[in-house]
Amino acid sequence: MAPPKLSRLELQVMEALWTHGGSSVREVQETFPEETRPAYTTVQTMMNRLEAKKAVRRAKKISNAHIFEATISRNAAQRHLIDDFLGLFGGRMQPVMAHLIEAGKLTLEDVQEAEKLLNALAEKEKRS
Amino acid sequence: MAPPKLSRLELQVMEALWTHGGSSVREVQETFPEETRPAYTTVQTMMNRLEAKKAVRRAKKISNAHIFEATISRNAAQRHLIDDFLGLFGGRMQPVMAHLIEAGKLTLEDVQEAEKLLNALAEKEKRS
DNA sequence: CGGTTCCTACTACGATGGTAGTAGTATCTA
DNA sequence: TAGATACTACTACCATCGTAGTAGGAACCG
Repeated sequence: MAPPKLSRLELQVMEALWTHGGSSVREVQETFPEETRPAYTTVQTMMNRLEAKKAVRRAKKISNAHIFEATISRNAAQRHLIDDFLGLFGGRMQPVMAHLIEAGKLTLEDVQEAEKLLNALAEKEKRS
Repeated sequence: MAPPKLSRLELQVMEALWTHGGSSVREVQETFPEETRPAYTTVQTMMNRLEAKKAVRRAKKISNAHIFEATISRNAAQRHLIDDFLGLFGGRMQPVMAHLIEAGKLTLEDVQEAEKLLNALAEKEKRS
């Protein structure tokens, strides 16, 4: 299946699950910083919606609480997100890169890291 | 003012205005490929909403048709978009770059271009 | 056992976004 | 000038998202 589209808050919930593994609603809620912590039931709603989207499932029950776990990987979700984003730019990375650099969001290390990755990939290509 | 948040379709409308300059609703509508062209009134709605968000304004009238023009720059809008996007990743570019490369969205030229830009920027820093 | 606490299921509601219809008016054209 | 056409203003509707309340049942504590 194509990973479903996840909203901002849904993503944050998933992030908690990816980082901490199977969690209860309460546990996920507590990963939010107090200042911006949504109500318990808000998180609950999110997790229900995520379940409907098949992004999480109820793995087991501890006492009377359900333990949810992610059924899609962080990688898959992020890939989807990025594609989506790129779509907004007609798939052309160049202006995006430029902005990132001007905004200082991209360091020389980032770029060199990227270059290394690209070279490694090119190597693999050649050998196959 | 901070550039307002623009939705996908709103962005596409803005794109038309940025590319073709002041345009009527009809003209904007016709920039969409036929297969995915929204109804005239859909575009009209978008342009009204953009006006409400102060992203466009009615510049003049030709015959009975309003001519709209962008009041925010493509650059400003894109910057906003990118910041938003980065927020989803907690501002960490590294996984984003990795995905882009694996998905082949980023070529060696893109990266080298970026590096050049970075170097140029670093030079300017030093001199100032 | 009985109160307090915790969790679940269900419902609600306003904002935004995509989509478009309708009615009325202005313009053009034969 | 009358019909056809184009454009505007206004309204509508449904999906998604962020946000949360409420009711009711389960569990734990003293």
